[in-house]
Amino acid sequence: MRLSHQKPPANLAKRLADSGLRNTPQREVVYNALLVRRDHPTADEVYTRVRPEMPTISLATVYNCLETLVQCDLVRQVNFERGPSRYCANLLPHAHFHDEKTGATYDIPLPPEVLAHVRSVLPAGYEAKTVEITFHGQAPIA
Amino acid sequence: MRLSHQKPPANLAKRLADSGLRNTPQREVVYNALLVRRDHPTADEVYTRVRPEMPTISLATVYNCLETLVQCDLVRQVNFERGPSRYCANLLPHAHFHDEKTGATYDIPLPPEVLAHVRSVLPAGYEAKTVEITFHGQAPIA
DNA sequence: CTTGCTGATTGGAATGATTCTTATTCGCTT
DNA sequence: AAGCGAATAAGAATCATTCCAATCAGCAAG
Repeated sequence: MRLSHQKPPANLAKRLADSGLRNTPQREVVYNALLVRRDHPTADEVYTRVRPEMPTISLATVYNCLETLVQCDLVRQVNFERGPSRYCANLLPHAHFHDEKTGATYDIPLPPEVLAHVRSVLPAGYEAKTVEITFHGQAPIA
Repeated sequence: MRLSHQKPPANLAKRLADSGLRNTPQREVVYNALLVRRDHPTADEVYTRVRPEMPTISLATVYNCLETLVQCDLVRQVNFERGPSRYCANLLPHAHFHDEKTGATYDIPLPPEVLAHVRSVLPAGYEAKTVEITFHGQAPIA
């Protein structure tokens, strides 16, 4: 199977349909880019990765597609400080580790009981839809 | 005691000196603004709060002062999504709760054992200098 | 008291990611 | 095949923030 011509998972078409949105080649290509290389690329990086395959796509469309994917819950948007947004196709609960030296981002799986423990700090009445956990420091060299 | 003329805590002068930096009226006024109203203002909000007292201060200086305070560990910089940075004079370990409806931000104290539990998810070799925990949802109406 | 030095402040220009706008094109239903 | 609303493209506009160059303030040495 050639990775560069992977079929987009049925996932995408289904999720779009569920949200009353159309499936388009642009959305497929953008989504695929996130599935193939899971290094938390920026919109601009997605743009340059996708252009060889679809040279007419515009940066604005990449932004639009990414936003759509985020709204369909197929992709997570990740922000560090005020840097450009990064995008992540890992849907399992996870924290992010941001290496301050290299700028690389690593997913750290979050066991449900840790998530529960963190939520337990919320006083009564606070309804959290999402929890975001980010580490900043130095990742192992290996 | 009139709050608007509070003396800046000896804290500031000391921390600045420790970092080899000068204490200036601008830095005092900016720091004080963060101490007096702890609602996580943006740089721009600090600017407008401080101008009545010091009409000649510039926005660039507010940014500079805030950055200095962050580097002296007197102030925490807080970012939500890609919105403007917010600043926080609460130095105790705490998470942030971001109300999606009102945009307000609340500090949630973090017991040390929760922090330890969260850090425990890190695989060997990951050295986290800081952990950031942010909740998004709806805060109590009261 | 003046001169010089260094860091701080100003005001305005520049930057950079993102969003907006408008016209065009596409995909789907009839 | 026609028409509708949604999606795309290209470029302009926005907005927070940073950069830059010129001035200023505080202190030390002469």
